[in-house]
Amino acid sequence: MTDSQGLSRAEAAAAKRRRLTAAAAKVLHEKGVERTAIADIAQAAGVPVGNVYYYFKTKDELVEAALAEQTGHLDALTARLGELPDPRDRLKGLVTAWVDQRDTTARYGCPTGTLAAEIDKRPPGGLDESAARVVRRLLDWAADQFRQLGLPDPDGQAVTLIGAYQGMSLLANALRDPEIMTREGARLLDWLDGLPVGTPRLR
Amino acid sequence: MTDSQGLSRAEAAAAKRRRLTAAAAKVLHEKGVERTAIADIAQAAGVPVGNVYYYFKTKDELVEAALAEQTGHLDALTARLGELPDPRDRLKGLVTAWVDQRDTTARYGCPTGTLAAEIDKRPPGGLDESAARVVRRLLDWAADQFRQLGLPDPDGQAVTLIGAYQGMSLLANALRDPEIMTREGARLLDWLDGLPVGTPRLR
Amino acid sequence: MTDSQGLSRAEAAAAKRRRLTAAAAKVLHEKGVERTAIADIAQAAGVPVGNVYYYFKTKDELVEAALAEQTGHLDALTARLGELPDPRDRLKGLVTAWVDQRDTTARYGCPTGTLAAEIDKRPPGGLDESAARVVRRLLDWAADQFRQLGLPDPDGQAVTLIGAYQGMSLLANALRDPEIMTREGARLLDWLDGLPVGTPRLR
Amino acid sequence: MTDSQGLSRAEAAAAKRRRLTAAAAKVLHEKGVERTAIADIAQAAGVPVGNVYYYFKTKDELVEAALAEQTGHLDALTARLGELPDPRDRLKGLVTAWVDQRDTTARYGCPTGTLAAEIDKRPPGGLDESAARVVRRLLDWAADQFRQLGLPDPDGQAVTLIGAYQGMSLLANALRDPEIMTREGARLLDWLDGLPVGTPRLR
DNA sequence: AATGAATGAGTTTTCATTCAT
DNA sequence: CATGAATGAAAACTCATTCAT
Repeated sequence: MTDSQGLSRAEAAAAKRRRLTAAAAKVLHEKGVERTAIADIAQAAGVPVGNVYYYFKTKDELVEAALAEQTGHLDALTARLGELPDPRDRLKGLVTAWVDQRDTTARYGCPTGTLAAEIDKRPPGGLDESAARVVRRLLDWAADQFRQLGLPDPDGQAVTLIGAYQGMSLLANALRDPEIMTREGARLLDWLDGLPVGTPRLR
Repeated sequence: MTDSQGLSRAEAAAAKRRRLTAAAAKVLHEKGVERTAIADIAQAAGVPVGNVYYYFKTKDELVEAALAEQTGHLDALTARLGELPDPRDRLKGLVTAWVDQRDTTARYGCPTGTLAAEIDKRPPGGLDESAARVVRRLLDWAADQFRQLGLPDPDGQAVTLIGAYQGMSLLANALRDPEIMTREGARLLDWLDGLPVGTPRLR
Repeated sequence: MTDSQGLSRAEAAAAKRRRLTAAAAKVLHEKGVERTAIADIAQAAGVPVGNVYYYFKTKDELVEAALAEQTGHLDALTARLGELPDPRDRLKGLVTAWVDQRDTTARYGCPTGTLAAEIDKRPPGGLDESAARVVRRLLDWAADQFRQLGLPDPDGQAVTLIGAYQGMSLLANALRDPEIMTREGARLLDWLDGLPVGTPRLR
Repeated sequence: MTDSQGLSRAEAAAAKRRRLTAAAAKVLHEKGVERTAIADIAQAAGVPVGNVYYYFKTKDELVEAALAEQTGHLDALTARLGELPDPRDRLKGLVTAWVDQRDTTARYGCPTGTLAAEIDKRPPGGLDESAARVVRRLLDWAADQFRQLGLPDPDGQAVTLIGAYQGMSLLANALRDPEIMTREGARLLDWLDGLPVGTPRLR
């Protein structure tokens, strides 16, 4: 059974879910969780309001979907970076990706960071852990690279790196100044370049 | 003319305003701007809701008051630190103060950072600039210290330092782990210690 | 797909909207814009308050709907009068319709006039023009009849006629005396009868 | 006992009351009864809010005071007109006074008419009668002049004249067009001029 | 599965009036 | 008498969620 677009019902449903997820990620980033009405997401996805609840039982589930979307973006990025042979280059590629997003970040903040901060204020219920998970995913990947570089305390280094990103994003956003991303990005690249090579580990 | 507490009418009013401001700062930090109802602040201050509007015409003004309260705290801190003769020690004192707040920060985030992030999502209107101003105040103070140390690019150093604080606060909050504050704080102290002495400037 | 009343979903919604519009027109006329709460209109229409906002986004939109309702009534009346061959008779029919409403008018004033007067005090925003439009519609129709009678200055005559109506309505209302409508109505009929016949124009 | 301005206490109080009355008349005319807060009137009069209630027990009393102020203006005007020997000239002087006010009227409507219309929507309680009284005062004066001209049905003529004024004011206000006042005023003057001289009565 | 409509609790804000000094 | 402050009852509007087809 296919519709006019040649999609089966299940496929159409999946496509709608994806559209809603993408819309949620975008709108929640731009307007914030509390200021976003379900109707906003529905409209951005071109889905009637009532229908949203077929795919997501609560607003929280939409937030969770947005977090999942971010995880997806992150995975895609790290997969691409994974093709680079040198872990240092992979880390530098991450930083470069951040700087490339400077305008969006200066306008709306880091998608993950702002979401995590807002989720923290919501009544508890799974979302906290979901936000933590995305953050941890990023930390873990970075720690992995530092580890492969053979550096001591890779987890600490990861916290430093990701923390620097979150901090510069927040400042860039608060001051509405993308150049903060550029300058701090350059500093991070320098720092990564200057790191000694320990006993590199195989991946 | 004084009441039983020995306060004049005007003094009592000023005290109430201060109570409301303090309550606003506290509750807005803990629950976030959007999840805080005026009634929450009123209750925390022991003031009937309607009366709040005698002191603050809008919710935004309460947010602004909370920002002013933070500026006050910051000024008190920097004043205290200002008594230290060495700018490096002053910066280290700042970091130590951050670490001392680790539990609150891990639970609710940096008061200024979370507020700034939320304000960014609100409809524009003065608040953006107010948030930016508090951030800038902190940046400027830090830059001043770096400058007095005779270091190059004091503004950039300040962004790095304050950014690190914002980032570690966000991570500590997202992961609900105060130890992140401890570890990153230690790293910052090391970093400050390792900074070369340029041509120190007189204050 | 029809419900027990034989109405489709869309028809039921349209019916509800009409019910709300009619209720708005009635209640706003009787209680005035400022003294009418949305809840009053909701109750008069038998609709829960929250639901009103599904049909009308703001109170102003309800006022606008009431104005549209008046335009509708006016159009229906002029359509009926339009079947009379003589423009003079059409104008006299209008006056007679006013007099027929004397009791309501003495109690609540002219629906359009009182609404227009109240709208004038509201913060600007489209409503002023809407009110002016209804007034102009009436003026234009009257001017058209005078023009067809071949009289000079048909616009001026229209202002005189409609002005007389507004004035007598206001006095009847202020003095709570419907007989004012009767007497002034009779005078207007005399005046219309006494108007010379100019060079009648074809419609 | 006099203050620095050389006013006795009673005089000062009376002056304040007058200031409040004048402020009430002005502000209520411009903003309408419902949209005027006591605080607005207090501010316009330069009187602290709490103090208003010493002079006027309720908002309604302020409205009443505004009506009394209008009566005062009317009396002053008719007194001035009373010096003219010919009743016809006195009526024409009244019309001229209306036209002179055309800009204010086009902006805010006839002070008495708009107030009367709003009062009609308020919960009953004396105000209705007060408004009616002002209207009647004007009607009676006009009727008197027509009577002195020896014309039949002076009361009806008065209703026609005052009604015309109320109507043209409402139209001028709704359409925001002062020229309506000018044109209708001219017509009324013509009408008065054309009235036959009956058997003039002595005043 | 899809969808327009319904619901009801919650939030900010305004204001007439009162009160304590 | 004067006055800043207090109070509590509205009122408009929003929205997550549910429901009836």
